[in-house]
Amino acid sequence: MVRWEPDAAGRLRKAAVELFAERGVEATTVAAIAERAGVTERTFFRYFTDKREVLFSDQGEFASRFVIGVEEAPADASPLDAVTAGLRAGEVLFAPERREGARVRATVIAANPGLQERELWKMAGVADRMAAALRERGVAEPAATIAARAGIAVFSTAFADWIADGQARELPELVEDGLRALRSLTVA
Amino acid sequence: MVRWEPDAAGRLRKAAVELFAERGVEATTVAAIAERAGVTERTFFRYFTDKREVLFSDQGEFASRFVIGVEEAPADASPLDAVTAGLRAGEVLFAPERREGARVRATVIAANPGLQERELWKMAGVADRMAAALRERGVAEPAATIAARAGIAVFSTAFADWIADGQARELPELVEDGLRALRSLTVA
DNA sequence: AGCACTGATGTCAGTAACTGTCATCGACTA
DNA sequence: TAGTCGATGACAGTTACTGACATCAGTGCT
Repeated sequence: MVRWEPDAAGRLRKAAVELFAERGVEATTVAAIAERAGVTERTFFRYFTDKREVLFSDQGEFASRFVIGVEEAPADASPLDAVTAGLRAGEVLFAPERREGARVRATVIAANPGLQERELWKMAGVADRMAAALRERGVAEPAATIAARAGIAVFSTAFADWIADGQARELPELVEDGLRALRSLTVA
Repeated sequence: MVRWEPDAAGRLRKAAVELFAERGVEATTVAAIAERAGVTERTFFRYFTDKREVLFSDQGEFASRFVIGVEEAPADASPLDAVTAGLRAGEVLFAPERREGARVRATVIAANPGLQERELWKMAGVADRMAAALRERGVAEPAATIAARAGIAVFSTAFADWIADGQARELPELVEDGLRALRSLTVA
């Protein structure tokens, strides 16, 4: 006999996305999320530091891949090539079948400034870690930070395209487009 | 006989920075800020949408300069040159005598994740407007968005250097460094 | 002078996000 | 079988933020 249903965090995440999409973030109270997940409000805050975090706390995996991709790039790769390796390592998590879910989540975020802030903060954290990995490789500042941030800019832009209405192309291709655009910035 | 002291918003801003620096953001209630400014809490929220905004609501000027700088760049300037013009137009607001104040403000922000989020969100807004200005100039996507974001990355990095301990060089020089690093990303 | 009107502010009650503290009770362990 | 542990509930408290209405010095009009 189990005392509680397992995976309270997962149930809370699911309930939150559903309710945010149904009635909006502001109109959804933490108490309502908790109720749908079958726990109390207090338990929500044991799993997530705040209401917004429920949409982001499962993204550590993809952030780590970005960083590991940079770390494991060939030693003689240029900064931009190392960043590119990071993006390649991360984008594999976004297979075609995940696109629809990503779209729902992005729609929710697009409708709420607070969630946009959190997303930017998370991506900035990834960029910081990538910059640190570049420094480990011997890249000097400010090149390391700028390379990392430019890489994140490319990824974010590609990701937004990927989940845009009527977009048929897949993420790796769109990231390639972005990298091309970044490279051609300095030659045009 | 004036009914109220003038410039309530300014007094609130000043009180907020002081209190945030003295005891931290979390330990400072809006009621305390309002009291030091000689108004009620309700009045605080008439001027600022939320507690964090009090540190950012006077930044519209500098954001606009960035955008206008892009708009007014020579028609034949490359995307990156137009962005560079934007940065040049914006950085003039950060004269040497402003450095100390910027340092205090940055220290406060660095100590509080919520304020970092808001800062990132504001800068993202500037990047969006710069990207729109680039599109006006005929720059296609995703180049416009990536150029704008890379430019903001350069500026933010330079700004952080500018207010770092022991930094003697001035902002324009540091922005130049960043632009050089960005340009050499694609050639190395 | 008298008077309506405006706009910045105060007052007050209410909601909801978050926090600290202690109680509960199946499951595991000695 | 007793004791401990860990996830959860219960509950009170603080504070950010909002809506509705009251106040009243100044302004312009008659």
